[in-house]
Amino acid sequence: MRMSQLFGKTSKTEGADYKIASHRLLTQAGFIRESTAGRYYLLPLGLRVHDNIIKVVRKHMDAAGAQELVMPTLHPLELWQETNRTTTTGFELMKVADRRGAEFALGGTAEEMAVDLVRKFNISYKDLPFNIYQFSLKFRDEMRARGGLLRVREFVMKDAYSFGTEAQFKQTYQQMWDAYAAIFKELGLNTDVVAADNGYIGGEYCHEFVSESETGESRYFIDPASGYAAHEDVATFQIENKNVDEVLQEMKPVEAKRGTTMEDGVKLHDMPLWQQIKDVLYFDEATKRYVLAIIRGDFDVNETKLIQAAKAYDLRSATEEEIRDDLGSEPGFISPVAFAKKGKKSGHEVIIVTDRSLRTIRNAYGGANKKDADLLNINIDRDFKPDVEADIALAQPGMKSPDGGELIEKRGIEVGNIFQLGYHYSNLMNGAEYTDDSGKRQKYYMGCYGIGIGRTMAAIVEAHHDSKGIIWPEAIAPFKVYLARLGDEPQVVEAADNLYKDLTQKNVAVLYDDRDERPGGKFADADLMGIPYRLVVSERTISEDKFEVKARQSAQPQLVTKEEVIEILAPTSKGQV
RNA sequence: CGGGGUGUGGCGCAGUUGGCUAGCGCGCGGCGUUCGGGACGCCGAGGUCGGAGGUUCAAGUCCUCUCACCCCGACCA
Repeated sequence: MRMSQLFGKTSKTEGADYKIASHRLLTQAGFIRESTAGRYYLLPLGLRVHDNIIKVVRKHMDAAGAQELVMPTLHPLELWQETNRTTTTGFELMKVADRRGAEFALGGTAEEMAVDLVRKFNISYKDLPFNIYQFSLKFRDEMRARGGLLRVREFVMKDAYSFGTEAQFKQTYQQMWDAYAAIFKELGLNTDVVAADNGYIGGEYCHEFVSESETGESRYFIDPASGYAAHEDVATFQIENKNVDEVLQEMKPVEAKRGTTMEDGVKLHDMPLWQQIKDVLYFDEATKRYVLAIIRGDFDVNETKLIQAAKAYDLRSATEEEIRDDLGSEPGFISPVAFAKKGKKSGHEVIIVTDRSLRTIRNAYGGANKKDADLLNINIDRDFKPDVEADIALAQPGMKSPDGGELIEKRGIEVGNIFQLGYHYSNLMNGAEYTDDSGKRQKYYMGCYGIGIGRTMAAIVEAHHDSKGIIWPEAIAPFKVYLARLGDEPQVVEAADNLYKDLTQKNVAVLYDDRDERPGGKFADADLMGIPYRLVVSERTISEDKFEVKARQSAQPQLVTKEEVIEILAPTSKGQV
């Protein structure tokens, strides 16, 4: 490609709104351009990188036995209704109607479509397992797009869906895990694989592939000693027993003129924070129930875990009015002891979820559902009974991992995800069945696997750049070589043109800078665009009948002959004729 | 959706308490001198001041509404 003809320009000035390195660099170097928030033009340079990433992903997916296909972008809305996802997705579903009024969802993920496709065939156990995937534009009406390509409203995702038996699934999941590890390694990303929450996708477990980065939105914990890694949503930790040997004391009400914070309680009673009971009241809009979370005072509630434990969907904090008028308690003085079973006015049911940490303390203290009144010596089972007992605590840095090491907090960009779906979709969708070896109909055991291509591109830039610009790993660079022609003397032009032709004929992707620019500008652009190798042709080099080569990251250029250039950039492997 | 902020040529900005043909730097076009880490001179093109309505003799500047975008939070590949 001749740079004089390349559409898209580099820019010397930085956009003021670009807070994130990848956003700024990709824009400045002419790879992307914003349309509106969260929607981007991929310019020729950007598309080349995007395509290269797709090639790497495809190679490893195919090697893992997955098969590529393409699904429609407009999904019949009935399919989403079949799985109740018109209301429960984490992202806003975008809808369109055709001229007859038939409604479609703009695809944001395609589990229903995959199942619908598969059930159109007569599948036998002999066909299992199989894994189908596509690269396609996904639409998500994100509440807030941000960070350039990191979080957008339209993006290409590789999404794969596996179908098989429960017994087969373990291997499929592992194959995808391994394929992902190989993909991100080839793309130059070091990823941590962390256990995470399935969220609206459904299923029981999943893993995120996270590229460590300060700009990332995922918070997770690792135990370097054991390799334990889990997203903050699901991270668990060991809890030490406190005063479990203490004799149970009689519960007694006391006056408590205090503020409403945990600290106020600690001060008033002069007792440790851990012995206080923390009560947090939520309301689930989906099931119209109150959820009272009870936890040891030195821990915080993890809402994701709470949602799982309470089988809730859409938790919000209860309002002061609800606490007082509907449930007859008092903000800051809530207690599980004799807590209302139902809202007086609303009739909404209350369920009490206690954290396992309550088993590590005795004779706890806390509110009494009345203003300025506390209870001492509260004990689980004797004084109140939980409806659900679970781990609903939020992990914090420094806590003890399940394997005994210390939890270290990290931040990263979630570039890929693998989900176990189990029977989630085959239970919800009719006919998601195959015929087993005894002729009986059986439900599919499924998984799904996503990689955001554009986000991966941004993550690579986040991981590979310096003060001058991007440093693309060779596997995905838009061009392998940047060829600068300095000067326009006929012999320089001829030498540069010839080198460009020769390399191109050997299938080396060359960006030939034939512009009438000064050397400084050309070098700055080459660095900004991050092309792995830089070649220079000038009077100085051709006077010695040589060319200058420099890798993007090395400081020292080398003067070499044309044969050496070709050997470096288009090596002929031994044995090849 | 909640909180904070910004909208003036492609990019970065200035524009005082309302006042004349709306400026500056970069970039862009032409000519000339230059040419190994973003040169210089001269000439030139390019702006419904986000949009609508209002106040006023007069609005980029004041008022109302609205839209877009950015940052922080709830959500994700």
